[in-house]
This record gives sequence, C-alpha cells and structure tokens, in this order.
Amino acid sequence: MLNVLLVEDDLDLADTVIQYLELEGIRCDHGANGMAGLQLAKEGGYQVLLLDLNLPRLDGLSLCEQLRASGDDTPILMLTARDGLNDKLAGFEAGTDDYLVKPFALQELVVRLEALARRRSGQVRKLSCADLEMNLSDKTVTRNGVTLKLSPIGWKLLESLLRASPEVMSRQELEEAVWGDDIPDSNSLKVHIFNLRKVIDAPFPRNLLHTIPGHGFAIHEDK
Amino acid sequence: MLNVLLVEDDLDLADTVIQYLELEGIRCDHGANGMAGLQLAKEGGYQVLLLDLNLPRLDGLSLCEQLRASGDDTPILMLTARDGLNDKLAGFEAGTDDYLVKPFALQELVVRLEALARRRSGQVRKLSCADLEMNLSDKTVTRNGVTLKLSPIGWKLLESLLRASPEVMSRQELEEAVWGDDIPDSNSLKVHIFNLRKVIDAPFPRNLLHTIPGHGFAIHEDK
DNA sequence: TTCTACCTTAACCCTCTGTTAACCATCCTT
DNA sequence: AAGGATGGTTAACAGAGGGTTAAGGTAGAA
Repeated sequence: MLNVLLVEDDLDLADTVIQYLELEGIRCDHGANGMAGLQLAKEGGYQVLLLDLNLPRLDGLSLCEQLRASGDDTPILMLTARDGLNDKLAGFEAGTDDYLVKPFALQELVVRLEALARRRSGQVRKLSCADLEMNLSDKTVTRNGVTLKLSPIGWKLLESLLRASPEVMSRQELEEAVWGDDIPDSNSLKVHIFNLRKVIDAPFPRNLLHTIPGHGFAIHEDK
Repeated sequence: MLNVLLVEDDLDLADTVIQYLELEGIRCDHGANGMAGLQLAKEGGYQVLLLDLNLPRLDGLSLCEQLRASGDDTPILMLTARDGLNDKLAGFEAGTDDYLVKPFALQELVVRLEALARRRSGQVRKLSCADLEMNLSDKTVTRNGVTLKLSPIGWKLLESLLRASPEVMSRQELEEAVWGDDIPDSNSLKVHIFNLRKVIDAPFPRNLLHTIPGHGFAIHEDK
C-alpha cells in the first residue's frame, strides 16, 4: 500500500487531498509546516513526498534541498502556485522529481504519485534477493536465516546493489553511492567488493554478487 | 539549442505550439499524422518528442511503442485528452516519460520539455534484430537463446549497430561511437568487426552483420 | 592509554582485451 | 597484366581489468 507524506499549510486543501487519496487506497500523513514536514520525512517510510512550495517556517524548496543533502532520495512532487514558472525550474534544480500546478485535478495527483512511486520502486522496509535479506528498519542482514556482519561501507554497497537489482551497477555508480563526490584515489572499491563477497557469498554454495566484465557488478540469482 | 518534434493532427494547435516554442528559442518540427511522425522521429536528431495520443494513421501510444522497440530512447511527452486517466497509465507502460492534459498552458509545456531534454529516457531495456537480443539491463546478449560473450568494444559496436538498425553505419560513425574523439591509428575497427562476427554470426547459419561496400556496416536480417 | 574495527593503499597475480602490423583475397582501373 | 583500393584474417605483445593479500593509519570504545 502506497504511503505518502503531504506537507501543506492550507488545512482545507490538505483535508481534501487526504480524503481523496484514502479513497484511492493511498495512505497519507500530514505536516502543516516545513519544520514539521522535515521531521516527519526524516523519520522515513514514505514512498513519495508531496511538498507545498510556500510553507511557513521552511519553504518546500529548502526542505527538498535539505533532504537531498542528507542522502534521502525519496521521490518528491512539488505543489506550486499558478504562475511559478521560475519556481518550477528552481525546483528541478533542487532535486524535485515532478510538480503540479494549483489548482490541480485530484486524479492527476494520483496518477503522478503512482508514477513516481513506481520509478524508484519504493516499498523499502526490506530489500532482498533470493535468501539474502536486508532489513532497513533494524539494520540487519541475513542469508538463509544466518545473521551476517557488514562493515558500514559493505552495507552501503549491498544496499545500492539490492536497490538496483537485478540491474547492473557500474563501478562509477557504486563509488558515487558510497563516497559521493569524494572518491578515494586507488582501488578501494575492489577491496570492498572482495570483502563483501567474503561475507555474503563465500560461506554459501551459490553466489549472488556477480562481476559483469566491462560493465560493473550486479546482484541476482544465477541462472 | 533545443530541437523537438511535435506530432499533432490539429493544425491550429500545432501552429500555436510551434510559434510559442520558437519564441522560447526552441526549434520545433511537425508531423501531422502518426506515420509521418514515425518517419521524422527515426531520422532522429530530436531531443524530445511531443506526441498527441489520438493521431490519424498511427496513434501516439503505438508510435511510442514502436520507437522504443526499435531502440530509440528519446524522451517522449504525450499529449492526452481531458479524461484519459487510463490512457495515462497505459502511456507509462508503453514507454512515455511524461504527459500533459489538453488544454495545457504553453508555459507548462516549455518547462516540461526542458526538464525532459536534460535526460535520456532510459525506457529502452532491450534491443533486438531477428533472433539476436541485447538486454541493456543485465548486459547480456543472446542469439537463438544462446548466451554470447562480448568484449567491451564488441558490446559498444553491437549496441550502436542495433540502435541504427536497419540503417547503415559508416566506419567513421562506428569509430566515433566506440572511441569518441580518440580514434586509434590503424585498423582496429576491422579487427573488432571481425571479432564481433565470430561471436554473433559465425556459430549460426544466417548472418546478421553485413558489409555494405563503400558505405560501412549494417545489422539486419538478410532478404 | 590500549584495543578494536575499519578504511585506505600498494603490491602482486593472472586473465582477458585492444592495438598493431603483418599477410591474404577480391575487385576495379588502367 | 599490374597495381591500388577495399575488406578479411591472423598472431604477437602490451596493457587494462579484476581478484587477492597484507601493511599501515585512524577513530572510537574500553
């Protein structure tokens, strides 16, 4: 079930939206100002965020920027006033994924929400591949029921790979996922992949982490 | 300068859009029906395609599907009628990147165009020709169900050729596709084409990679 | 402080791949 | 028939890519 957060100071509008979404089977929490919204968003668990551009205490754009800066990549749909053309452009810069101009049709909102939720196929309380499970809530990884111990970097690597699974991630994408723009000079990634394999694959009969020569790495059941 | 293609049968609307876009510094070609649009789109060079959903001769959705199937991943913005909720969902399935409900504000169109132009669609997941299939997600190539092993350069060559298929690519175009501006001195391309043939054609009864003397190479079923 | 866990780095290995320069075949031109 | 242009085939070598190991370094915990 889709679970979204609406941050909106117009309480009438918020109420309308929430009721409509409920009818469509979408759960919708509500924050009435920017600070409250940030708090709620950080507690996480939402597949999509719905931000009003003009918010008391912390506007939607800054809120968006702060979230992105903190590594949150939940899809964000921005609600803008009628003539906010420049706002829209600024919105895309700040990391917004989509926007909707007020007043908008509620159907429109639903379609866009669902498209966004699908794009970064959320559901992320738990990531898994075959018998390997990563629980994001309590930060544990198990394979075939056995609890595994990962280093912080190992965790990030595995999380990225599982999110992408079964797609291939290039070395560059992985490096960016782990270190951002501050990538170490040498062959750190190689070593961390090696260590990750020791933990998640070596003790088990079938490997999940595969090298795709010339392209990168992918995690999936082999055929 | 942004260069887009509008496929729209309502000539009044088309005219309005084109004029507005010109004012915004966006070049806009026009096709009046689906078949014409497909033709123009295939000739390429557009950063974004703007398709009307309801077109004579070939509707926007099918047009979109055909383009995706042929390996074209130019971003597509679909123009839909007022109540086309289901159409929209179908649109996303078919490989549309965004849509706009008629009647729309021209400003709105411009913003969305510019947002789309910034990225490649990424909707194309598979390229194929006859029984040869290239899966861009998991980076595998199969022919007649058999998995083939390609070198990195072999992969780039085949990807370029399949995207162009059934058109011919000149040696120069291929070299640019593989090496960019840093093309090796000697006959590397010959050797790589030879090696590619060994993998994708030699083990099979019918050849797909053809030399077009004096022009280059093309991949297609022979007649 | 010492201990521990973890990250970075460099070195080594082996395999695979790309480049190169040959040589060969065919066709076209003169 | 000779010679050049175009395209196909082969093998040698150098280098890149990828896997493995071990030696410091750093930061936080005890």
